[in-house]
Amino acid sequence: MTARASPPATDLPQPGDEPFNSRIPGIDYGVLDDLLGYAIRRVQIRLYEDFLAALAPWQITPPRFSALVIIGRNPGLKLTELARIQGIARSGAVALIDSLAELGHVERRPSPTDRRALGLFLTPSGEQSLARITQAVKAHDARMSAALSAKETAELQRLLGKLTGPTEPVSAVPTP
Amino acid sequence: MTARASPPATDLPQPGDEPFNSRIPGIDYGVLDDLLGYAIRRVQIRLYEDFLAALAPWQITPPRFSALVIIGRNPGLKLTELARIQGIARSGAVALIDSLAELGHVERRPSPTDRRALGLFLTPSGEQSLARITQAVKAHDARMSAALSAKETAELQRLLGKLTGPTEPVSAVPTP
DNA sequence: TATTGTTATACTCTATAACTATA
DNA sequence: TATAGTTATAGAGTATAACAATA
Repeated sequence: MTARASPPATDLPQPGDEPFNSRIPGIDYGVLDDLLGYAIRRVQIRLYEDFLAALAPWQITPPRFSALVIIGRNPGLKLTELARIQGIARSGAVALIDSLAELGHVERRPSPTDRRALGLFLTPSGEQSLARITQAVKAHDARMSAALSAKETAELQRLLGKLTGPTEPVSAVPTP
Repeated sequence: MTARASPPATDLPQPGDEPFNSRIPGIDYGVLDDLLGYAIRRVQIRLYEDFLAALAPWQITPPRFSALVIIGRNPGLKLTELARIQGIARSGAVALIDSLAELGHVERRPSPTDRRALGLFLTPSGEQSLARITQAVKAHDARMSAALSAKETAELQRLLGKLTGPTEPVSAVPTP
């Protein structure tokens, strides 16, 4: 067998990769620069990348973290309820809970009132891990909004909150 | 073959489904309510859902729309450059351009200076379609921010813009 | 030796649909 | 007849890795 003289010609993203640049110099983004949706997407990509990097030691992804917090604050939650809260199918919630159970953070206990159902609970070690994980997530979140003053951060939260209120669905869709 | 007496017992999301409710009454979201990341995610889910519904007649998704706008404003762009701008692998860009070419919106032309490369261009009908598609996207975007005044929308754009500036990467990752 | 577009392949995430045991 | 959890399966979307043509 021959020793390889040079590293293989890999594709774009490398392990220790630089973060995604959502504003390449020299590129005209046109109307995208005016759309709220694209601004949100730019922020979301950056948040997601940093979250994964910061929480990698715990093997925690955003949906896993959300599930842990929600189970912790609403013990005994049914899997179907968790799926509805997270906006995913029940089959996806099963996989999510499976992964958190393998990590030792969550356990299923039979419901005392409904023999079909299971209640979801944090394990004792899951509670402890969640405390540390939450600290890491808070540090990540603070780092992401470091460019904003406390007042600006509060204002941003207020404006984003107004956007998630109930709105009318798409009424009349024009035909192409 | 027997006629089916009742509709099949389908799972959660139905065709004419109600939009995802990111704040279920009676559920304690704990620290999630304080995190910028979760606020962004709530908004992003709503934006994505409405975008898909509003643009379905054109079979346009967010990445397809971004690609159309960027190609339209930067004609002759190479596929590798588009991939870098969108933050996706080159293989993904090939599939993206394939779909836009099938829709008749984009064409590949050989580069006059580099016989390996292709320049990406909107077709004449692609230009016309993009004009109408852009109107639909703008209407969607305006509907999403209808709860905000013009002043608030501008402030939101300003604050989001500050969040996408360059930041230091994750420096020292704590061990679990 | 590196780059461009492409293809092959796999992995993740999501969904739909069916199954079982209960209600 | 409907619901809770599960499983099987398939479709997007993403990635890595290799390839031929060209630089």
